[in-house]
Amino acid sequence: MVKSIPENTLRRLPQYLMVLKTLRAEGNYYVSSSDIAEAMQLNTVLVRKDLALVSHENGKPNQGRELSTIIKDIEAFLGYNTINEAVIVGVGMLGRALLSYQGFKEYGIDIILGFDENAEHPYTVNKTPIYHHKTMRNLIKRMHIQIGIIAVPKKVAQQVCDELIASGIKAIWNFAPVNLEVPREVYVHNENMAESLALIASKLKERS
Amino acid sequence: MVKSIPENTLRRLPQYLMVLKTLRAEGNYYVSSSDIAEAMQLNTVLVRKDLALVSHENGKPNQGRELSTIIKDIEAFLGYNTINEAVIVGVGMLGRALLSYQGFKEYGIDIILGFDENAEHPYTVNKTPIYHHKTMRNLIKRMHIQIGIIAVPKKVAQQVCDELIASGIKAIWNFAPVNLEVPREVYVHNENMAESLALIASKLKERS
DNA sequence: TAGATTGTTAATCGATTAACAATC
DNA sequence: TAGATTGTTAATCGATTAACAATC
Repeated sequence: MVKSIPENTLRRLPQYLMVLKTLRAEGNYYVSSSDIAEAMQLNTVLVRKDLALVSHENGKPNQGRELSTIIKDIEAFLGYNTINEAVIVGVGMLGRALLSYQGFKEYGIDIILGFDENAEHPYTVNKTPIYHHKTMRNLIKRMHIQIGIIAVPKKVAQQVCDELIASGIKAIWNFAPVNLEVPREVYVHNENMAESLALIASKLKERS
Repeated sequence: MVKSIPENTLRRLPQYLMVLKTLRAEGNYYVSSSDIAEAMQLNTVLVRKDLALVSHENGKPNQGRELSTIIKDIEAFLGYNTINEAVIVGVGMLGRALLSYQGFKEYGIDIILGFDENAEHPYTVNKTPIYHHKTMRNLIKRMHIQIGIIAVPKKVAQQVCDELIASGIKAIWNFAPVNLEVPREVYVHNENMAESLALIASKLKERS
């Protein structure tokens, strides 16, 4: 009974979560689909359908949904309860920023190791140990880590990607501005700054 | 004749650009829609339609498109030639990472100022001057800057957002995990790590 | 000429929205 | 009870894909 969920819904879920948590922090116990729809500028039916997909309890007519229940349901659905272990490759400015970000665990991901080609001697960034590149394949394999974060310059991104896959990595979060070539079974999520900038610039032009 | 372009196409454009530039670097002069489609795992017709939306020259049967022409067309469309000025608010780890990233200008954005509440005395990060928060409104107004980047902790994000809008900012690139409330005419683009993680975790689960 | 590739028209698919009966 | 809100079925809308004639 693993319902396959539309990608757009998946994108909205974390946003629902943010809105719902804000409402809860403001002292509310129940929420209606129109409350959420208004905060997020969405259609109420869309909200109801999305929530129906992830929760097993129905909302109550004339009352809405219990905030804490729906929050728990979304978190469970997104896997925020089962922590996935990840490694990061590349500990430059961006890598450090990601390592310093305290909030990832909250989202079900824990960066337990970092690798960098300049790490002649192991060191730590924000308590995460950083090892030399050359130990990467071995360590990832032994620890059965599934998620790899690529935060290296674009020239070496494909190469790092290949190594990660050879080490058994199943999902890649790519911050390098390149189109990585991977086998079908590996999932790549591009954190593409260029894509964001494209959207921003175009909306700005559109509205002026 | 400002064609309104589907958002999905807009998202794909920077990726086309990456693929096309790689091909050019490999010494190619022409590209066919099937080459691109294969590299990006898309349908060839989709590629042709996307490219048709942004280029004014037609492709040539039995030959494809001239690489340099289509690259130029996409770049022009995405506004990479007209540089937009931006400010960044919050110069912590993330803010520094963004300021250190050399590549933004290439994408038509130039972060010309930063603001931080700890900047008692102005300083620079990677040659960008950082001023104290309190001078923000004044400076942004005088310089007619349109894009604001929010890289502050989530508790103060909404407040910073309000100030940016009061200063005349028209587009916001938000890295804080909150749903910002803004007037309709302001465009917000959320760089939502939680959203990315949601997609990654779910794909990982789906495939196991 | 034959073949590869194009752009376009029509068909399909999926996501969003509208309409509405059910119910706390 | 009346009203607000729900979930569901049908309609709409838009994006993707299939089919195909045109052409270098």
